[in-house]
Amino acid sequence: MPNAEPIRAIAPPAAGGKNRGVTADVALDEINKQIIEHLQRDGRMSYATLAKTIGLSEAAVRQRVQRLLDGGLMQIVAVTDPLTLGFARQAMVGLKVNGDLRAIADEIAAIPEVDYVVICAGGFDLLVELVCTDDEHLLDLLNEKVRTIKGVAVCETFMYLKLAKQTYAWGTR
Amino acid sequence: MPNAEPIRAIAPPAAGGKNRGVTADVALDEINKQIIEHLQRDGRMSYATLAKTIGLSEAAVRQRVQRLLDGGLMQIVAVTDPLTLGFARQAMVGLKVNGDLRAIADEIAAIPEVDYVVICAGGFDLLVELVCTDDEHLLDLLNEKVRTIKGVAVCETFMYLKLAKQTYAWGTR
DNA sequence: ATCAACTCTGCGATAAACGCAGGTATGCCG
DNA sequence: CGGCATACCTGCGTTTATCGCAGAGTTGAT
Repeated sequence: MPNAEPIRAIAPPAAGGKNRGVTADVALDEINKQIIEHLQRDGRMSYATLAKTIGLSEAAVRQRVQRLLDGGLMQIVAVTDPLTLGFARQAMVGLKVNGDLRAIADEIAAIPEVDYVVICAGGFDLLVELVCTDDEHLLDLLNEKVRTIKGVAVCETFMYLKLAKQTYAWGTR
Repeated sequence: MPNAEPIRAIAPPAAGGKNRGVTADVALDEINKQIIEHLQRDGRMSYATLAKTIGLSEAAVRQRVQRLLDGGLMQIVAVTDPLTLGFARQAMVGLKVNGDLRAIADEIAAIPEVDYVVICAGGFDLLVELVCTDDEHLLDLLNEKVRTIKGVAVCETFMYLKLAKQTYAWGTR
């Protein structure tokens, strides 16, 4: 099992059957969008000030935020840049694969050093971001964990040199 | 100016001269690493419990967190998946460019719809993540804002189909 | 030895979070 | 239509955390 849940809304379609009370079924109304938008800028904003700016009681806002978090629709975390912190060798890996895309994506997602996996259309089927301690570690990972996965046909690595921008406040549209 | 600062540690090398008190010069000792590690899992953890688990006074932890935030070494934000939220058409764009990599990266970083820019080695010089409302928006962006930038030679787009993993708790190594 | 800079602790005043009881609106069904 | 369940909100008293500051301990330079 991966050490962190992917963010997903509503219940996953593949989960089949009734999805009452199983996982997230949180409505994304205007108020929740406003909450998310504010917390995208400051994740530690107090429920009280959040309530004031939105125009709701503190308890209501608290309940909504809790629901968004519990439902896995949003998570509030500290983000850093491992590269400039001097802790990691990062790389994006583009993969072309044969077989079940979802299954392979899940298999790769289970690797702890992988922090980002996206299934996409275009020259690559999968884009995978790796966070390693050094080049040796990266080499190990590619050689032992990634390229050995059944169905992986092409594996192209883009080593990170510098992170130029990283934002999470894209709003809610 | 971009609407969000990139995360960077210490003062940027290009800033030249004395960097006393200008921007971040926060030491990344073991205590700060512990703080970051905890906040990577729960960004709203109280200073009090943080202090208890680390073994420092509440005030000291508060001061350190504030410093990490002010120095831009860490930010605490709500993260969501725009794709499963149904709000956005996301894509990664690989660019090959001629000329000053840093300058072009900054120019692209200034586009609001761009949430991630990384300078890298390999088949692409730049990897850029775009968050759009729909295909029309994406097309507009590529056509008017990205491909028009001087020095952009190749522009390959990977449209996101599904986000399979997204983690920020890679620890501090 | 002295001083400045830095980081920690301790603590009182203030503010926020928590939990719960109760109100209101909506929708379902006999 | 009344009765009832559900979902969401408000108000408020209690508990807990945050804030700001004064002072102590360390380190390093002069």
